[in-house]
Amino acid sequence: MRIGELSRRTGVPVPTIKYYVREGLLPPGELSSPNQAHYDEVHERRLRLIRVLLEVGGLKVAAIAEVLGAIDDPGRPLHKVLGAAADRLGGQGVADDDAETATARATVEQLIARRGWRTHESNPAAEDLSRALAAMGRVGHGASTELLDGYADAAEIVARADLGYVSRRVAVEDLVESVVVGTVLGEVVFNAIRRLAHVDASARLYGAGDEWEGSGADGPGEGSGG
Amino acid sequence: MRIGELSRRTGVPVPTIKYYVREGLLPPGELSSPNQAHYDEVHERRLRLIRVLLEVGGLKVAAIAEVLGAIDDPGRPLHKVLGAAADRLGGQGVADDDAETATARATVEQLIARRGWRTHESNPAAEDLSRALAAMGRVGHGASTELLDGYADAAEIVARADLGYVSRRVAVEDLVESVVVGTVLGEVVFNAIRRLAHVDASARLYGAGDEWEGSGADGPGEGSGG
DNA sequence: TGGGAATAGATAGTGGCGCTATCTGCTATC
DNA sequence: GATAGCAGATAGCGCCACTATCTATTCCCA
Repeated sequence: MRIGELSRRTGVPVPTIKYYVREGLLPPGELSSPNQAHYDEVHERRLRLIRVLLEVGGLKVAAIAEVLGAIDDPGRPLHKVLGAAADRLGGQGVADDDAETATARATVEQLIARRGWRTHESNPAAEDLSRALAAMGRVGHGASTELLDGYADAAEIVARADLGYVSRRVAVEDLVESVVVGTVLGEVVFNAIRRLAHVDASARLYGAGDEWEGSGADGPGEGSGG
Repeated sequence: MRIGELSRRTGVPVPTIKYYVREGLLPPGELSSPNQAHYDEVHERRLRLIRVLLEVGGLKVAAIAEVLGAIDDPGRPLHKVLGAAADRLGGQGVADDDAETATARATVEQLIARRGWRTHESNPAAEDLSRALAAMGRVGHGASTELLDGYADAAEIVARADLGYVSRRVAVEDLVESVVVGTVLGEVVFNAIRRLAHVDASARLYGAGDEWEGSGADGPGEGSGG
């Protein structure tokens, strides 16, 4: 197909497709003449993946380029692929080395030891976790051990579910892509489910049909406080 | 204190503080003369909260303004506060009404019914979830019922942990802020823990010390590269 | 009491990012 | 042969989170 049809099928404007090619997200079409190129279903599939990673996953274009490059390179270790995808907290803020950060790092180390998790501290997720915990401490809402252990219990369940999901797709050619989608979109999916569960849990605990009603809430009827 | 000291204490540049005041994130200082204002610990605390929400939570300035406005207005229902915080997926993409979206919506409805969750479909999290599931389907990696149920199990654990965390802070004046911090930063914290658990789970399953090795992985020793 | 430093408030500019518009010369198709 | 579409290149746009600069005023220490 030509670029116009690719655009029509995916809903992505032609200039945007060209932009993605320029940025290395999408391989160029196969040239049949100096100004004619053909695209196939691989391009279409890749383009859909790009859009989903961008719009739903919230990845930046540069991160997507890295991730896709890694998907196409079977020799690359997977943690590098996911490292590129871990963009939300990843490379933006340099960790300030204050007391909170040191405490948080120790907390993370203890958590990993307590769970018996097999991971080295080189894992960037550990650093991200330290940063987030330090931030919570800095605003006076430090996480308790109970909270962390609750999260860890839940995370183990999620990890098992994810592994089961991936192992069920035995098509090896899809494996890496499946892991990426599962990790990036799975995060979004889980976060939404978590918000759903919040509503239910607070409804059960506090009886009200609404959410955790804050101090002085005047009920579900939109009172004076608009 | 004056703005310079506020800046020094928090590490936020003076022009940025002024910008936050302009944007309604931070209340202006108390004027003692036409060009002198005093700031106190409330400002300092608020400023730290803004930065954490921005840098770690990934919220946009406009979303933070809404959230903080709601924190300061005790009459506002809490789900509105959290709605403003649900910015990652929230108001950006209008749901395209294709077949995938319809399927996803039905899946979400079934999930909520299956769990017996007390939530109405007006909950924006449900719509976010539908969108994410539709996206996964669109790229050929649809989520299975098992995966969703696994996520739901985990989400219930997280919700219980969060509720316990909040209920332990009985200081009512902090309650809403605590919920916001717990929801926004808790998400970041959980996602990091999830990534940690992934590494452990795959190490356990596949034996290799590394992560899920992708297609054609030839062992932990970085072989010929595919 | 003088003077450099800091301040409030206003306006304009910056850099990054994800596109989007336009242009040139060419090609497919009817 | 006319019209539409195309590749590749360059420039511009809109949003966002700041950042720089300016004026008039006030602080504060010598």
